[in-house]
Amino acid sequence: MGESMSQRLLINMAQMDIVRRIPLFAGLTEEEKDILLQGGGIYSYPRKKCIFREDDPVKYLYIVCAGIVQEFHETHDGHEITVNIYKMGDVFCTTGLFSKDSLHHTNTIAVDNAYVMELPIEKFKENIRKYESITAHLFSSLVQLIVMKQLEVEQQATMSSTQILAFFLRQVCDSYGLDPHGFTLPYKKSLIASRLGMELETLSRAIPKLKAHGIEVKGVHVRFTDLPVSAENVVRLFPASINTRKRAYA
Amino acid sequence: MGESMSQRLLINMAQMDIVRRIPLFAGLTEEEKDILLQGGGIYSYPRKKCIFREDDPVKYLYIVCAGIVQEFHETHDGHEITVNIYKMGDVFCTTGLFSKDSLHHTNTIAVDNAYVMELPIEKFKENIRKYESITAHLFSSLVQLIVMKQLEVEQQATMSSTQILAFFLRQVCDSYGLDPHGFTLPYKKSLIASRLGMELETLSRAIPKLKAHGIEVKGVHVRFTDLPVSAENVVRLFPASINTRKRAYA
DNA sequence: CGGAAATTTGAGCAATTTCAACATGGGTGG
DNA sequence: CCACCCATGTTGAAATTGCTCAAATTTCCG
Repeated sequence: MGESMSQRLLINMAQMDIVRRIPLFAGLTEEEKDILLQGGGIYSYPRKKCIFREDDPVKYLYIVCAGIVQEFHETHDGHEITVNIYKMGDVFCTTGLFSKDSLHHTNTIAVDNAYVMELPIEKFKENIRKYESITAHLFSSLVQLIVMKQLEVEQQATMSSTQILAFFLRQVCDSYGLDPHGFTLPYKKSLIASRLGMELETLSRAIPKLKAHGIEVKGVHVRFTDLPVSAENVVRLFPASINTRKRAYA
Repeated sequence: MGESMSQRLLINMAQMDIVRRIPLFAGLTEEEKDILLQGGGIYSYPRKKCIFREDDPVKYLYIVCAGIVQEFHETHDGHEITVNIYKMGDVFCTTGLFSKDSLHHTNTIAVDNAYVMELPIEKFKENIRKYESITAHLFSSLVQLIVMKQLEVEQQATMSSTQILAFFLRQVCDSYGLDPHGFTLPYKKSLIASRLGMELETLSRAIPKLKAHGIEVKGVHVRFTDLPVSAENVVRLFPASINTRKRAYA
């Protein structure tokens, strides 16, 4: 429980830059950001290292500076289900900020070597009050989460595993800003399966069926074959906008 | 689109009382509540009457004063999936308060004859800034929603329809404050099925299997047969507390 | 190159959906 | 008061889909 000694406090300018550019801080001056970041540090988490565990007290708000972070649950029967996957620039544990019991409800680990900024939660909560725009950003990011989770519920209830996978791949391509004409999967397939609530075998069998949905997957390489021929191949599925839903059923 | 003339503005003291006692307003003085309720009115919605539709602009925040309200999606293939069911004292469209596009993403109708208070959203948003405790309550209610939705995702992925139904019934009994030794279902079974993302037939077939989970259902009558013999039969599953999750897998 | 981890493939099984027929039941008009 | 009707729920049987377990491959790394 708690942090081990193996973490190192890092101060890396590039990583600080990323933190300062997250949507949560949009509209703030650099000075205001300084205040919000007071007491925060960037830590290195090696592959598989635990960041926090279920039932640990919530101490920090986290911002991914580099690498991939997995948030998951372990169910009674040893099944592991991935709640969320975070990448550079993502903020996590925003719900922890306002949870009644101030305990974590999930486990979180680094998938690969990751750098994570940790902001002490109490100080951050104090500061929030001073900056109204942060409150607004927090509200809308929570609403985004709700909309996405609802979409997930509906997809599980109404779509086949192949359709769910197809949607996920388009979303990944978009949110990472990858080239839809060909890119490499940023996650292991087993992680994707866990994220989508299906078995690895099911995912594996879904892959060949993706061709019918305009997606070709070979190993870790993905290519969308149904892209508009127009000059703009910017097929942006912006996170959880109303268009996300529309496109999910397109 | 918009409200038809058939709605009547009502002012009913008992209903006003309910509104004033919702958790969202906890900790406010009566005068402060007066200010927040300015411009709001209680409207009557007959059975099946639409309250708002997907893609309508968000104009109000809603509080159920009486009756039952269903929030749902219609998928491409004509499938209807219920996002949420609201009862007296529930607030809905809180996500609409902060959605980027300020459009509704769902449809909402009265299940039975319902009375709903509507608070103009702009005025409410202005007022929010003045009352810090409202902000805090709003945050925690959004977090609750996220936790519940995540639980839903996990249940769909890991539990059988019988288990899901069993959990739902205990939750209903609890949140309505009904007698676990015997109560009447507050919803039609088809609504429950839609809420749980299963077919009516599946629900129907799950009912006999509930006996193995300590629940007896005959028609619309429900009885829990595994209640603790202690004097306290208050089996409270408080909404979305950490215990809700624990109990879901008990 | 060897071994462990990750993925794919196969076969059988279990759960849910689908389609269709049948029961129930409450309310209405005669 | 009763017959009838429409909405609701139940039941049956076949078809799908995803899961489980097991074995065969492939990939990744040291």
